[in-house]
Amino acid sequence: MSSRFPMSSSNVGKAKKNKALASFNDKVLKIVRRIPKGKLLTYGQVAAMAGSPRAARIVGGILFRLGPDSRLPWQRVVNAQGGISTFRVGSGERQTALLKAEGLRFNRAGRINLKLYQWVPSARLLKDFEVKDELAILLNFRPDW
DNA sequence: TCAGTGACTCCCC
DNA sequence: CGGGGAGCCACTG
Repeated sequence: MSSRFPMSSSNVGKAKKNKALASFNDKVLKIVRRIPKGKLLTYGQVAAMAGSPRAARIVGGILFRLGPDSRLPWQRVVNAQGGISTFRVGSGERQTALLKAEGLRFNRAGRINLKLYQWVPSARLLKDFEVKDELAILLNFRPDW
């Protein structure tokens, strides 16, 4: 059976025989990989799903180290205001273009309407990541369960 | 091992 | 609505 979280990078080498605890890093990658085209998640939401509600900055750091050519849909993670946080590291234009190509629209302030494009993970996925109902509601995740 | 670091957030003004 | 400032905390070297 093993873990629900397929290994990836950093945790591979130190995975224990049965426990197979996924690191925060691996959970983040696993979550980001699941965000559908045309949908978004904020750094904070990803952090919360991965088990640390206040580790939004860490999520940014993890995605940063993936590099702009990563296969993961890193562009689908934005800040809590629906804005792009990657301009400072030189990927802002790239991220903006990728998102527009997926059909997302930006307002005058350069922000995306999260109410409209935020991804709502399925109840099944939230269960896999052990996201408590209370937290799910707090994150605006409202699967029709 | 441990102090820095920062693709974040929230709060205040 | 925008900018400044102070927490936050997993990861890195």
